Amino acid sequence: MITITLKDGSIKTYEPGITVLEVANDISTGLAKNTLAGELNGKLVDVRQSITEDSTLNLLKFEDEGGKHAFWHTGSHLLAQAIKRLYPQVKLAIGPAIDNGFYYDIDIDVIITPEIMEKIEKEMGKIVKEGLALNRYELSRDEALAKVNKEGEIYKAELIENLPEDAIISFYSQGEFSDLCAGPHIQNLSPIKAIKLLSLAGAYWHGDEKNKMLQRIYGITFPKKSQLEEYLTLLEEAKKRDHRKLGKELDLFSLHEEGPGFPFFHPKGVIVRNELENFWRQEHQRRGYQEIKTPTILNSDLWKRSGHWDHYKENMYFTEIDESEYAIKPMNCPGGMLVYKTKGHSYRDLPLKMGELGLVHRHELHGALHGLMRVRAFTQDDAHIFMTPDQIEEEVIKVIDLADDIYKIFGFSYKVELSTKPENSIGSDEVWETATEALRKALEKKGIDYRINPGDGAFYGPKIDFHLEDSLGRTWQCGTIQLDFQMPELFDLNYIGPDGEKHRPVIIHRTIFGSIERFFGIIIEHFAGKFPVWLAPVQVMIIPVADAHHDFAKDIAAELSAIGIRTSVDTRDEKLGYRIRDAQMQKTPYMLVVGDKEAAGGDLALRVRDSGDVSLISLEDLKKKLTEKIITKSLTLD
RNA sequence: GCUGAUGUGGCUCAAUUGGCAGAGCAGCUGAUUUGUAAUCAGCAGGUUAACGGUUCAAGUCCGUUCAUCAGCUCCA
Repeated sequence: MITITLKDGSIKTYEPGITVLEVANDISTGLAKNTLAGELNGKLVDVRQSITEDSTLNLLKFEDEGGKHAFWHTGSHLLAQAIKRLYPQVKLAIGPAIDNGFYYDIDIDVIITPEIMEKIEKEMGKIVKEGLALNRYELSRDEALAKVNKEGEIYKAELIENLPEDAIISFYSQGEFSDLCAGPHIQNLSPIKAIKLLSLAGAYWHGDEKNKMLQRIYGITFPKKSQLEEYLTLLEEAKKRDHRKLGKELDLFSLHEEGPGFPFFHPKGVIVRNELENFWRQEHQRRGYQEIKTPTILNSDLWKRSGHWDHYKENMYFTEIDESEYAIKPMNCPGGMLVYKTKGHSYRDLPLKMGELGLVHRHELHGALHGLMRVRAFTQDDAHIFMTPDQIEEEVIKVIDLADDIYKIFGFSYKVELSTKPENSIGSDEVWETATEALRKALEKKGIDYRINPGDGAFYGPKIDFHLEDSLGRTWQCGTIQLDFQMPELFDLNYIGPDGEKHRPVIIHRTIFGSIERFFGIIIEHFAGKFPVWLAPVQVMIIPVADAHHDFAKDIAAELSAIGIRTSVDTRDEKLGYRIRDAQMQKTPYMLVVGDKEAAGGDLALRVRDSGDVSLISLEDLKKKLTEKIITKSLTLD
């Protein structure tokens, strides 16, 4: 007999070889029905998996990540089955579950149109009605290859050939359809009650642009119709938050054909940017950073020396001055190196922290451009920390803390990644190993969960990245901490140690916002345009009831402006309701309606953006309230 | 860069099978003087992304380029 420890801590004994599903069934038939996959000793497994030794088992439902995963993976098989029924000539590539649904990459001689997608969706519905059960079976490598070759599934054949020697090769079948798949899958197609094919895109086989472009169909399925409706509503909501749309509506920035990827910031957008930058400066000064500015255009020799010429050239813009070649900076570091070298340094100066809000230009592929999130010119909130090797861990931790402090102000959650040595890199493996280990140690010391992103480091060193999420659930890299042993060598940087000898410093390159532009885009979506008071371009809109109250309104505005509150008066000859609506749609945090009562010395009628509530408040109390909200960078208006 | 889609006043969108480019909002002018999410009237605004082609006639069909969107690739 074996013992199985369940999630609630209860322990059950069974014959060895019992399956996950049988365990679920033993507990209750209802649970068995809702069990989509299992987590056996921490590993995601199929419900058909048999258990042969003492184990811990978690039964996963749709509410669990692993359960969703199995459900959607089966969705992708259903999609493939439907396509195969309609177009038997199709060649299937891969069809995984993703965070929100699934996709299948297919190679087919017809161009999939929205009409065809509808047809496929209908076919999927029909197949579900057949109530097919899924079966798992294993084949030897030779048998598997023979099977897929017979079917003409060239992509599957390639997948099998690339599987490791000892891999178990499993297939899942449902009715006439079967697919190479590691699983897990759900038991039966009937729980799929709602199906939606969402979008269509091209995707290279193996993600390599040298390979054939396949057609990728994205879809999602749910056990309940209402869940699909909710999901579609969520997508609509997310679209409303799109920073490109809000940027236009709130008059923050614009993009023009004349400068693809080069955003134009309007007066209101510049206010927000400036607030972000002021906040940044304040937080950095407080932590001993100094600020520098380095030029945008620098001689090519510098870029050759820094390694950018060899490792970053395809992303750089060039120009010529007096017959010499110059480059427009894609990064701030080489300029920072030159500043460091302008004088000698003692170990007593270290760590030396030099920040720079530097405008960099990078040639991004035109298909990659995306609003403010992905541009060709952006301001990095850069800083270089020059330090002794034994200061590394402490300084990395300080940067992690700084990032956390800054993200907290906005109420962001984030994910952390550790990126290791890329192919196109400089420096020895030993140095890379030391640097990567230092970053890992810092993360572990802070107890931060992180994911390894192999081969994604900068060409000069490994990095820790902070990823923030946008309204559509896409994540964007913002902060980054990069450890660099190369630039100090290349630029022959040194400091005089306590021993009176020259030593090599180590550098941390780091950003918190990453790019002011991207961060701006993310906060627009994060707040849905409803900025907290400290960031709002107009903090108070004063709306006089009639012309007779204009002077009084302007007096109040002057009082508020005098203490630094961004105040406007809407003197347009429109009805009150119209101007309130306008201020509301501009997402102005506070509105003051002033008329006879206020002019006669009464309290002010304050309307709050989020609640629409109106309350009376004296001018003095209002000043106090607003000042407090602004200084504390409060996320609420109340 | 690749695959697919899209491109009409500042914005959102109309315009049968090719047949006089139109509306709402925003803007301007006037009337109205308003108490918490849209007052009324008038005016103005377009080489239909650009260039080329087919046609008696092109927003509409064809070609090229550009930009945008969804992905891929890449990345802050």
